Amino acid sequence: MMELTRKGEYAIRGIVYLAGRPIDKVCLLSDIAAAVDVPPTFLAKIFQQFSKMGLVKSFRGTGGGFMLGRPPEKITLLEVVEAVEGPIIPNRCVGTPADCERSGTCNVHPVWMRVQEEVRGALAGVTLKELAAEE
Amino acid sequence: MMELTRKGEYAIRGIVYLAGRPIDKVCLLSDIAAAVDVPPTFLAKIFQQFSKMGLVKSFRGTGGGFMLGRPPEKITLLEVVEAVEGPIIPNRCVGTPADCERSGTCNVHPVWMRVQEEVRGALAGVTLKELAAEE
DNA sequence: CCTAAAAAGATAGAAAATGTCTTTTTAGGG
DNA sequence: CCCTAAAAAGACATTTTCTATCTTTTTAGG
Repeated sequence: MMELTRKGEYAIRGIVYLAGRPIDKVCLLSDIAAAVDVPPTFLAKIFQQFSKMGLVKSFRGTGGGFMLGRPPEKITLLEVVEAVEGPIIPNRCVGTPADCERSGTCNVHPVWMRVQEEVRGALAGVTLKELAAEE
Repeated sequence: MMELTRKGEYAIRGIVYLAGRPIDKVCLLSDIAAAVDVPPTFLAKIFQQFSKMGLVKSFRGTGGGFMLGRPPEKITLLEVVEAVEGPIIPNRCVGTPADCERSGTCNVHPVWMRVQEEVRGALAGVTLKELAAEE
């Protein structure tokens, strides 16, 4: 339960790798894919999502590629994960309270709220800078 | 991401309902299913898993049905969820470290460990007694 | 223009989720 | 010893999600 998909894992690998590269140079998608061992076409989709969220900047055409959209200390793991997996929702009723007919009397609801907070907190507390750090 | 499946939700509904019934009486599966609005055949599978884990006791034949396997204050939400969804594993590498080739140097690994702890803790802190309480 | 690279969209196979149906086992009661 | 009630077990079917891949289009440099 609660398992990250391949997509999420690839996304993290890819952007952490990018965060470990010289910050002012564009990286070829094909190079990133090779370095982190992810199918290039799949990683392309992932980086397109990153680009839409502003986590990376993309440049098309000759000499194009990708750069981080912000300094790595300003990007959290939570943002990365949610960019490709969608919001962290341990149970339907947490996302759309209307779904939870029982929400008035449901004793489980607050537990899921709590879980959501804990997970988001843990992921929001880590930045790409920390993740990319060697040592 | 990290969403409980229908199965997990049905499981909780079913066993919480059972925890709210007189503790020494067997409940018909069909009654539980009707009360919590879950397909009876699906709930049957779920309760079979509960039974294997000892969370409920089952009785076959005429007059048969289900009872809680332990007092409701001795059964946690974590047990219920893990009984039907499997262990709480935010990422592959947390479950089987061997899967994580990078585990030696991976800075993400400890984050997933932390997430796992937080989630398990939150769910382990709630019992069926609390969930079944009216009001 | 020609080439390099990302963006966008269509497609496709595999796996998981969500049930359903049938048959089997167990137990009680006449 | 049968008959019926109920859960257990296993096979099957449908839908959705995941995990990609392939093709075409757009953008930009030289």
